[in-house]
Amino acid sequence: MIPVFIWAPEEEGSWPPGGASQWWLDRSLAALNGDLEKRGSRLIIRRGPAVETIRQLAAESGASAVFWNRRYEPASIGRDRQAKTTLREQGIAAESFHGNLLLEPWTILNATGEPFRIFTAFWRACQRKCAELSFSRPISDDAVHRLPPPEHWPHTLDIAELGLAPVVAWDRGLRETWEPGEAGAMKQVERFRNEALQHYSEVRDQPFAVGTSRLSPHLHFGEISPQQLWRTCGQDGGEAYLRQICWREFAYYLLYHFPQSAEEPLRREFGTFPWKADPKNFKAWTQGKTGYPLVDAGMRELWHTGWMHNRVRMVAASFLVKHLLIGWQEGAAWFWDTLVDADLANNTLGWQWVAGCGADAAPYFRIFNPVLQGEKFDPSGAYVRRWVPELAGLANEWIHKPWQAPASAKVDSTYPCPVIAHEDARARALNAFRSMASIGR
DNA sequence: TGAAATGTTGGGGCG
DNA sequence: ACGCCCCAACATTTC
Repeated sequence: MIPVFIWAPEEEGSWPPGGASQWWLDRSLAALNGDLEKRGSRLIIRRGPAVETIRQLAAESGASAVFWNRRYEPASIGRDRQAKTTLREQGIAAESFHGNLLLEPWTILNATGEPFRIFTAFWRACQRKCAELSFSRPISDDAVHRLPPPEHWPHTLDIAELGLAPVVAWDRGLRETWEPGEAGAMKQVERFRNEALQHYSEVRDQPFAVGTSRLSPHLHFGEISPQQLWRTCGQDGGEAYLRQICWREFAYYLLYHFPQSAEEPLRREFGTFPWKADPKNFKAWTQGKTGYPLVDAGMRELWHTGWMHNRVRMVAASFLVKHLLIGWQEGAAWFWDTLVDADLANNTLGWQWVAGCGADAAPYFRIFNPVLQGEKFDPSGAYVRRWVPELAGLANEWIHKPWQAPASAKVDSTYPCPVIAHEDARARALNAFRSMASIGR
């Protein structure tokens, strides 16, 4: 048996893995190779093109079969199909498997045979179907104590030759925050199940608490499967978490059924929306210098750790789209490059949801108030103080609206004033979005 | 998986 | 005792 990884970023359409993803992949491959070596095996690494490379490798090693887990991104589907055809033409068995999702997207449709567009309806269908299926346990560690090596190991690249690791050392925060690989995923699951799952529905929205699973990058890279989580996280209060897992399913489901949605708004009338070109404010947003503490804390957490708490993602994304009127695709591209959990399906759903142009999306008039969101979900200001040190000395009363603080308050003068007043931005957004509401629906 | 504006209710102060 | 006003608290509606 020869475990293989082929690096072919140019085959990912418009979405080759970004900087943070490449950082994770570098570490994850190293971890996987280490795990395999403990079992008398190792990972063989090649550079794409993927189909030709796997055909070549199968031929030179005399393989009789090639197996892999299916992927669902538009660019991956065609490649999977082509790989099967090519290998089978050579007399090599080729099979792909269902490992990255709970349910295959083509197996769930509504009563009229159409894809669901409303999450709650989709969620109910998932619950029904998953209850019927009852996922089996993964093969135990003991059972794969040793993997049979081939007679001759084929040539392999060194992981470093893929050039995934940062050239300049910008990754300190990522290294301090994450442990890529299956062992890291299992630790995170244990931590989540022991410390957070029970109070998940109350704590998951508090960005300073470690109340969420923090499994998104592990899920994205296949270091843990949603089926494992479904089996082990459903009990006492875990249903709220399974619901979040199904948001991930819904994202893949929508991208499968609407493959254009990574690039284009699902609701056509948004195609002509007059988004602003505003490089100055876009830069302020990326750097966490909008003057709104919760937004800035989130954007800085993202830059430092490659991750942002989900509640803050919604607020920060909403700020870009609704306060600044900058197109969701620009935000999606920034997240794509900076998130270690950058995932085409999830990123697309999240941004289309925020912009109001996706399936079951936020209505145009739902505009987060970054001050109120801060006061509601970070009442102690601990999250803001952690990521915006300029405000660390500020009292709770002003921590989410430092521009209103009295002159005597301790605000570092380098912290910017709001790039736009909330009331003005809200009025402007309502005007701009209102016309969208009447069309379509 | 909002927020703001507007409407309603009911207790208490007061003439 | 009664009506009136005020306004917080809650509910509804509108964006």
